[in-house]
Formats: sequence, structure tokens, C-alpha cells
Amino acid sequence: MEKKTVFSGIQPSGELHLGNYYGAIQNWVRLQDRFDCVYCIVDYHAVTGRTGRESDKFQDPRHESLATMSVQMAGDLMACGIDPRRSILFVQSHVPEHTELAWVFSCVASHGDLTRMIQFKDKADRSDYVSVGLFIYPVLQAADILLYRAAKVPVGEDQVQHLELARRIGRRFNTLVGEEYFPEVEAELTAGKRIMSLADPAHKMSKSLGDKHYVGLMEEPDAIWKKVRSAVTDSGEQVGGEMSPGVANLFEILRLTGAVDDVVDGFKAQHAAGKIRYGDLKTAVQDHIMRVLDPIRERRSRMSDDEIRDTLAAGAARASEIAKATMAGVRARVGVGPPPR
RNA sequence: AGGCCAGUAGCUCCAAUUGGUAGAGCGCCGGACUCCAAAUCCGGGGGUUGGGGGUUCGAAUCCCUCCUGGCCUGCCA
Repeated sequence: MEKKTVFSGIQPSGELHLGNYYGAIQNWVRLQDRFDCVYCIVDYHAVTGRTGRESDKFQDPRHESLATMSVQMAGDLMACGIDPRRSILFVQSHVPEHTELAWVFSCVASHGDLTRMIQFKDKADRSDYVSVGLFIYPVLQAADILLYRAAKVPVGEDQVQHLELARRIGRRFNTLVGEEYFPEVEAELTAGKRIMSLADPAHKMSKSLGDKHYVGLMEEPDAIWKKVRSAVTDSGEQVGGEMSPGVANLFEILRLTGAVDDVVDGFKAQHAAGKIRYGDLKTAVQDHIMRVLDPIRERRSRMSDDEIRDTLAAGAARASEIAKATMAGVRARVGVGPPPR
């Protein structure tokens, strides 16, 4: 029996961090065993964050180009265990059918639905310039997914609304053409606790919060140690009380990075007894983070940009095959394209 | 399409005595204190005043123009 297709995308937004790794990427790696996976570096999505301000000009030298960042991202993903021989790894803009299908979908999607997207409302409120692209973002996302007739899309909580829209768009397209052209997409909610910011454990780890809030996968050990050492804890005075969010986060990182039960239990017992030394806990956390990151950094350092570019070209070729077929079917059903003889 | 108002540090600003050295709070960076942090204290960096042009010895301030946002009116007759 044929394996189902999984699609997922990530913006080439620079360096991956621990939150990305345990929130998404590690899951991507595992899914490769059970599904045909299509992993896409969505550079056109990243363009929505690059308009408006003077500092966001496309050619501004203060920004790396998205092309450069896409290559970096691909390298990082492979270092994390995305295997381009098993999965299709490519860059969105290398397969133009994404934007082509997005146009068709923008004629299928409901304006009202789009105005209800909380992520749009959120970002629009915080921007001084709101492009149509930002508004249409979920439509392009729907195109990304359905272009490969994906059955499953691993998403975080914040993306379920967009995925629901993709389902609606697919269904409506099917209704319009009178056949089940696009399969029903299923969200695969990525479970598990999220890693929180080190400096502000009330928020999920994110680069946008600031430098000291996240641990980059490719960062130097001493840079990481500086961040781990300065992570928020508590005054440690309530014996046996609730664990503070910052401390709980450190325990979570310890667990995720594969600390053996003895180590975790030992610290837990000390914490319960009110005798824990957070300095020691942090040393252990650092130690385990580096155990995970060292081999990743090592693999990454052995890759050349040329090698990555070749891999992405091959990935784009494989993706194109599927995308072209889907798009040909769409054109035929919409009634555009070269006339049939 | 026209009219009116607005844009000052990463963020928030009725700071800038009305043409004379660009400020505050928060955040950020460094230090002290902490087992590590937080809080607190001490210190520090940071802005082509939305962009461009002009007037002037001198412009955040006056003029022109463009950009972005908001409000009002019109257009489609």
C-alpha cells in the first residue's frame, strides 16, 4: 500500500532554535519513517514580512537575501536529520506552481474567511503597512499543501486555523469542479510541551523576543552557556511548592535533550527538598543541550553550499513533477491553459 | 480624486520655552549582589527627528514634494 503524503513548510528566517527543533523539526525527522514527506522552505511566505518599511526593502544590504537564507535553512534541516534521499526537500519559489495555484485558490477562497484569520489580524495590527500578500498568506499555504495532495500536515496550535481554511478551499474547489480532485487534509497536531523562552518563560521560545530568549542550534557552546546561565529561575524559597515556569522549562529541556531518569529525578528530589542549586541544574542543562547540538553542528560543518544547492535542485525537480501534474489537472478543470484539440 | 490631521531611540511618548547642542520611561548591553536567575543599585550604547529637496549662519520646528497611517468628502453622471 502506498504511503500517505505529509507536507510541511518552514520559512527561511535564519537560524533554527531549540524550540523549532523540539516543536517541529524532530517530528519532521520521525515522520520520514512512516510517510512520503514533502518539506518545503517557503521563501515566498517570508516575503510577506519584507515589505513596507525602509529597512525592509528587498535589496537592503542589512538583510541576507532569502535565497542565501534558504540554502542555510536547507543545510540546517539536513543536519537535523531531514534526509533528502527519503523526503523531498526544496525551496518554494523553485516550483512556480505554488504561486500559480495560489492565484486560483484566491479566486476560490472566501474574503470573509480570510478576514477572520487571527494571525492576520494580529500581524496587521502590529504593522504599519499591510500588504495584500500578508492577507492572502493562508491561501498560498493552502496551495502549498494541496499541490502535493498531502493527507497530513503537522502543525502547531497556531496553524490549525490556516489548515482548516485549506480544507475549506479544497472542498470548495471540489464542489466547483464537481469532483473530489483534492483529498481531505488532516492536521497532525504536534503534541507535547513547548520550550519556553529562557529569559521570559511566559512566552514560547522565539527569535523575535530577542537574543537572550532562544538557543540557536548552530550557536557556539559558550554563547549558549551565557544564555542558559542567565535563564530565569526563582528564589527557591518555597520548599515543595509549585515549580516556577522558568525552572519547569529547564526541566523540560533536560528531559527533551535525553537526560537519563536518574539525573532528572535527582534534581527533582533536590527541588522538592528545597535544596536544589540552580547553577548545577543549569550546568546539566547546558551539558545535555550540547550533547544534542554537537553532532548536529558537526554534520552541518561538513556541508558545502554547493552541495546543498545541488540537493535543493534535485528536490525541486522531484517536487515539480508532482506540482506540474496537479496544476495541469487544475487548469483543465478551471478551463484555462492551451485549448484541448 | 480632493481636503484635514499625524509620523521623534527597539517600544510608548501633548520632552525639546514656539529657528539655536534632540529628551524621558520601558527594553537592550555591561558591572555589583545572587548557587544561577529575578528584584534592587551603579554604569553604558543607541536616533541621517518617515524619505528627498529648499529657505537660513543655523531646521524636529518654516516651504515644496514623495511615502505610510487615520478621518471626511467626492468620483463612477
